[in-house]
Amino acid sequence: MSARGKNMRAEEYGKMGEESRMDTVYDPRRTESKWYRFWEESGCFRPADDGGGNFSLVMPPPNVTGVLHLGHAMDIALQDILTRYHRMRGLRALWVPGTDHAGIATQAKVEEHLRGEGLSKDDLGREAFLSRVWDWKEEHGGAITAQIRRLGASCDWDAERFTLDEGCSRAVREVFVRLYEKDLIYRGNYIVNWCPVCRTAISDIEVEHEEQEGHLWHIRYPGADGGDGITVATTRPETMLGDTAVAVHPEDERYRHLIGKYVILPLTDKKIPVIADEYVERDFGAGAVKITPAHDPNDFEVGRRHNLESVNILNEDATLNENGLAYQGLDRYEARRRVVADLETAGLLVRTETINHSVGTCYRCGTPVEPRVSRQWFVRMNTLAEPALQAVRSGRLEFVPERFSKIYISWMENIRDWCISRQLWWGHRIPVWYCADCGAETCAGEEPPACTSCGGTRLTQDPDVLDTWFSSALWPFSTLGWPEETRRLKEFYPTTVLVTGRDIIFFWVARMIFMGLEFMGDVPFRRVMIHGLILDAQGRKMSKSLGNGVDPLELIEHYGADTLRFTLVTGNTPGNDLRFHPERLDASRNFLNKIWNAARFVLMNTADAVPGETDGPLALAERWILSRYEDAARRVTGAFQAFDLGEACRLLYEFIWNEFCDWYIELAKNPLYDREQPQARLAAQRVLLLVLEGSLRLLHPFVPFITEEIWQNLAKSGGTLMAQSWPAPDGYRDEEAEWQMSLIIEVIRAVRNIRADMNVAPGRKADIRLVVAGPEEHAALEAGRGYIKQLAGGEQVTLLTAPAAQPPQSASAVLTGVTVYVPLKGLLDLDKEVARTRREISAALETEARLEKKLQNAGFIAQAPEAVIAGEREKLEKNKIRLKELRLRLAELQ
RNA sequence: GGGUUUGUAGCUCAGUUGGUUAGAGCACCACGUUGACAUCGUGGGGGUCGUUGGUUCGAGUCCAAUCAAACCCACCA
Repeated sequence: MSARGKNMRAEEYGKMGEESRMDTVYDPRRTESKWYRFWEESGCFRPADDGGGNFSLVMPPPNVTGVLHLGHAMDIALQDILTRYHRMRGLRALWVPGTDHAGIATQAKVEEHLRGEGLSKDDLGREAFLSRVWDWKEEHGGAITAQIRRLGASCDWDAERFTLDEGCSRAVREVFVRLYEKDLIYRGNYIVNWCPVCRTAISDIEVEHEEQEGHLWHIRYPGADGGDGITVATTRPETMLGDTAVAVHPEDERYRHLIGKYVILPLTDKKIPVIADEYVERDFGAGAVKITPAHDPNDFEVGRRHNLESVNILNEDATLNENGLAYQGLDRYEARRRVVADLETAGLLVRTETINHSVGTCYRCGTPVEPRVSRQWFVRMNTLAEPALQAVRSGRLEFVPERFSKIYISWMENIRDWCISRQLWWGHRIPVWYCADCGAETCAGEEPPACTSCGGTRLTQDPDVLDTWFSSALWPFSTLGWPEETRRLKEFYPTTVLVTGRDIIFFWVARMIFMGLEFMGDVPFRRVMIHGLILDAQGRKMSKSLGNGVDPLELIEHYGADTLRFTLVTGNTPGNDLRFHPERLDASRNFLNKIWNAARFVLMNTADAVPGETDGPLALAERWILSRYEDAARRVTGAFQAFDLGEACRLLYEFIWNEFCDWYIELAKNPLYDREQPQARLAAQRVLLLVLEGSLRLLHPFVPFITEEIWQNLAKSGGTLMAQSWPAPDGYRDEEAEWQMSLIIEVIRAVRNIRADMNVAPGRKADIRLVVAGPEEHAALEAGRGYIKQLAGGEQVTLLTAPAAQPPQSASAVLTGVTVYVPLKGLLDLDKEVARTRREISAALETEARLEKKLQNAGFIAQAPEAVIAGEREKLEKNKIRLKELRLRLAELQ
């Protein structure tokens, strides 16, 4: 036959030009883009018109101008596997792709680019700058989606969205207005985390804390009455210029007499009060704290409790402003050095300690953030958090693995208001207008024609934009058409599952949950499948600065997307990080090549097969592989249900390689090559086709390209493998066949072992004699005689009953229920044989002792389940028989 | 300070509700061009399951303590 002749479908599709052949080595480059186009053009990625239910998920939108990294690749692979699986299960599957405008990241990139031209964003002005960003987006925005396609993602590209597109923008404004009207959004002067490099406020979770070595300066603030005053300790001495009090603990005896008195703020001529507040830790530092309400979150709270003035000393770029007095215009660190020096000169620096402390840094640029009071917009979290907690506590929304719900709950319980305004231009502009006449603010979904208070028309819109995560939080419903009540929204919300990395549980998952509950009245997804991060071979995070990142596209070039997918999913346990070892790619590629060649074998040997059922009287090997196939299919399906995709992969690997290829294909050669027995040959052909086909379906979600390519070569039924049903084999389980085959496999291995041990040339046929213990073994080996002969290199295989004369000059292996003899005149190494027999006897004696001890244990007999006890008894019996055989054997050898 | 995860063969990891003699891949050694596959086949060596206690008839598996590594959260200046 020719694989070529079977290749009509591939030939028909498009003008692929070259003929698809089945070479001995699978070449992904030849197939992958072809099949992706085929799927996409034939509409397979859109949900079917009807089906047994709906399945939906939204893709975590990658940065629109970003490039794919391995973490994305794994994330996309997992989602695609789930989508393809559910589609094959007959559900209408919708996977919504999209990209994120990524406010800070994208704006920073464009600004950097502009700097190359010697321009700043302010040179251009807001509108011109934004149009540059849009140009940038158009130019670089296609890369990531093209890369997602390379991976084989079966998402519905017709449903693709962008967080800044018209629909998403409308949803954002609608949500803002509704929250504003419910007083869940407010504006105020509060202390926020300020990044002096990004020049914007960032939210609490955008601050990364890292341990750094720093100093703790102890500074004496002299008493206003000429007394010694009080000594405070600080890690940021320059902020003293904004101090408006010194706080001590109310019950601290050391300082009680100072409470209510004033001290002089050094380097200034200000007098500031000593106040009492329980926030002060008596045991830390000097036990007294300088209070800088404008530049420390705790001090901010203290300041509010005590009605202290708040003095902002910093500009947006962290240089000191006019409140910095003599230090005005200096960078914060330079100001720090000068302040310390001047304090020392003034004799007010008591001492300097070196300490490790945690410093908040900007998650984007790594710059230490500066707490700073400024006017920002916030989302009031308490009322929104409550239902979001309830949904997870009650199990309406499940985390997989479950432990992540704990992390979520503890975060949500301690949540603080969310600072959502950003001093950027690229993003959703805050839909609030201020009236120049009366000062009132108007919040509206569209630009209001006039001030709602005074009717004035001199309105200016708030210059700030929203945190990128604000629009991402709406993703599960904004992408489905909200605020319109679209059909998609009705059919596919709530989504079935969300797949994402554990690093964005707070940033994204939590926020989608409360937004979904608030605006849709239901959770955004029933389940969240959390996966870990990809680490390098040393277990470090992959990062640009370490230069240890691996480019998935390069890997796809070399190995193909299937290999990459398989590598990223096998050995991936839910929720745990995955170390990436490039060698594992070879293992995956080898597996795919194995599948490829198994398929080639089946194709070559089934060209003349008459299609039909496999239900005739089947030989043992056929009964066995069908039984194993059913078992594998069931277990793979079970693993899917548990979201344990790594396990599903492993099961398939083992079944296909160790059972189907290593044993069944070998066993099938017998009937296939024997033209004298057309019935047996046909049965083997049909079983080969059935198991191959079923395996392709089971594998398809993991490795879609190679399975489609093989499927098309099989030219089975019409259409694509994608649209086939998920296998649910039933009625093939056959315990007798499984037991019999396992005995036969044991015998074959024993003979091979002997041959290797005694250096019997591979070409030399052996005379295999089997002494069986009982009728069951006899029946099994009778059925397997041909298999043994074939796979153990037997000249002939003779079955003997127990007491029969033992062949002279033989090597032997004593198994349970059967003793294998291989007469080896001249080749037998008697000493080796004796030594091995002795070793086996002592092992069997140990087993006997262990089993007897166990069975004599009263507790075991009383407590263990019947089945376990019976099992142990049987083992002991078998071991006794085996021991007897071994002893006979030894006696005969000597 | 609180929390989570991990510790099983040289390396990477499986090990489901406690029940044979703890498995696989890679690496290693020996042999092999039998008409799917050398990206392969056959055989082999290699582990007192981090440590110490406890529960149990029975523990890699459950409990406690302890050591080590990684990560997350937290307002001690």
